[in-house]
Amino acid sequence: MLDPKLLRADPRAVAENLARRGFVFDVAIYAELEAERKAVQSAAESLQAQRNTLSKRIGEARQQGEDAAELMAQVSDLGDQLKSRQVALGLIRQKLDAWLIGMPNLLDPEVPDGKDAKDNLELRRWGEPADFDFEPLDHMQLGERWGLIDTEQAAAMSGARFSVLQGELALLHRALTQFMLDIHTRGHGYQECYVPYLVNAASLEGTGQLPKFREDLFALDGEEHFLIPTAEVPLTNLLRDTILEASDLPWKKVAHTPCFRAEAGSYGMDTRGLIRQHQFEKVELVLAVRPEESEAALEELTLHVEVVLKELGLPYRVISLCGGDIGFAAARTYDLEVWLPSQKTYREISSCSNFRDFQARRVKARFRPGPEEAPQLLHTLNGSGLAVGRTLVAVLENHQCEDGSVRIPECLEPWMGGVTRLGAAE
RNA sequence: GGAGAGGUGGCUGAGCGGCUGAAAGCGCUCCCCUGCUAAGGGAGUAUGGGCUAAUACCCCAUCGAGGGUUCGAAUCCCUCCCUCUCCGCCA
Repeated sequence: MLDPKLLRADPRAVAENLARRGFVFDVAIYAELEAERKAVQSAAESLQAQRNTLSKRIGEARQQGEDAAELMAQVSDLGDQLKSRQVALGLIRQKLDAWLIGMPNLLDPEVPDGKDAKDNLELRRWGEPADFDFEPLDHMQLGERWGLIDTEQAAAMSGARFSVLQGELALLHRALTQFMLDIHTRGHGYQECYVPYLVNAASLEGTGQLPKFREDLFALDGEEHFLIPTAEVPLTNLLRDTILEASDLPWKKVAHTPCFRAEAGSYGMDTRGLIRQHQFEKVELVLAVRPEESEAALEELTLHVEVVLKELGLPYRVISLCGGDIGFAAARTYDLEVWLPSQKTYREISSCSNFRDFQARRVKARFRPGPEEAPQLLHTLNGSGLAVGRTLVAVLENHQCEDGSVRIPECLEPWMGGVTRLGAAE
């Protein structure tokens, strides 16, 4: 949520900023609503103040055995007026809240201009895509050849966009998550968390998935619960209604969870393979920092994620999302894209964002800068470190050999039970 | 799922229609005293909103959440949520 005070103080600047995302903010209508709110609110509050003092006087009069009938009549009259003002205020508040909750975050000045993915800005590349002297297979061809990946059985029990992994492929999948968790906990200082996979609507509002993106979610129980689309939701909600001490910062959490996405509106896209599934595993990093540190924290977070790709020997690039492509709640986002030989292109494998105080305001996540000082909103950030399914795809495709086997990166050795090569047996 | 008890400030815990934004204790901050330690004395210590140059006043709201009764609700009534105890069920 944006700062309502900023919206009042400088609505034009807000409108200009949001226009870079292609979002239209009607300043005039907002100003009108806001003026109405102000008038009705101060009227209601001064009536309340009057009522409070008169009621207090009734109590005092009673105690001294005086007759309070006249005072009571007065207050009763006030009460009716007050009621109508409060109803009016409630309605205006509702309208303003609905408006506010539907407004995306302000963009950082560094966010590149542009209207879609074509306008994203490449920041850097790492690694050299392998120069195969044979025609590289895609991950499905590799997996199916070994009989270790099966989308037909998954389709039979669940439908499209699900998959079954077996044997050494399932092992590799598990090894990847363990490897990622260990890097971030032992290497980067994140605390591991186990969290609920079912959350309520308020939690999803806190991170920005609701109310606007309901169609991307799987709902249960008549929409009382939703399957999490990312661990960002439960992790960020750990901060709900809390005031951290300065000594608790930076606050760094990591969780490995399944993620569930309806993928509405993506029909026809990536229908083959594991790239776009309704259910996938992800290791997610979430951090909360002091406002003045969030910019640096985004750089650091991105580096933490890059370590995983480097260790796995996967060529990637980092891009800065443009105004038209960046997510609703983010002020700035770096996507990490991994090289996929079968597609001869880079594909998203992680997204690292600075939300500034946008989510913090929604979940009321604050910290106390110093003793005796007033609480202040935190800045939240998160990044995938990484999407496990897509990492599996990237490992298979980038480390394949001419005989159709796949070399397992050395860093996974502790979890692979001696398996150093997939599909080498035949 | 059944029966009962309960949800009050950072914590413990009083209050059960007006004098209570909330006793008392603990904790924390500052000051005083004490040669050190221990003890002691005093002051302060919620959050959000409005107004504002102001993190100064003042005003409004908040005692799990939402409704209701009343001139007035932490206190009475209704609904919901959560916690605890016992029973049942269960990985």
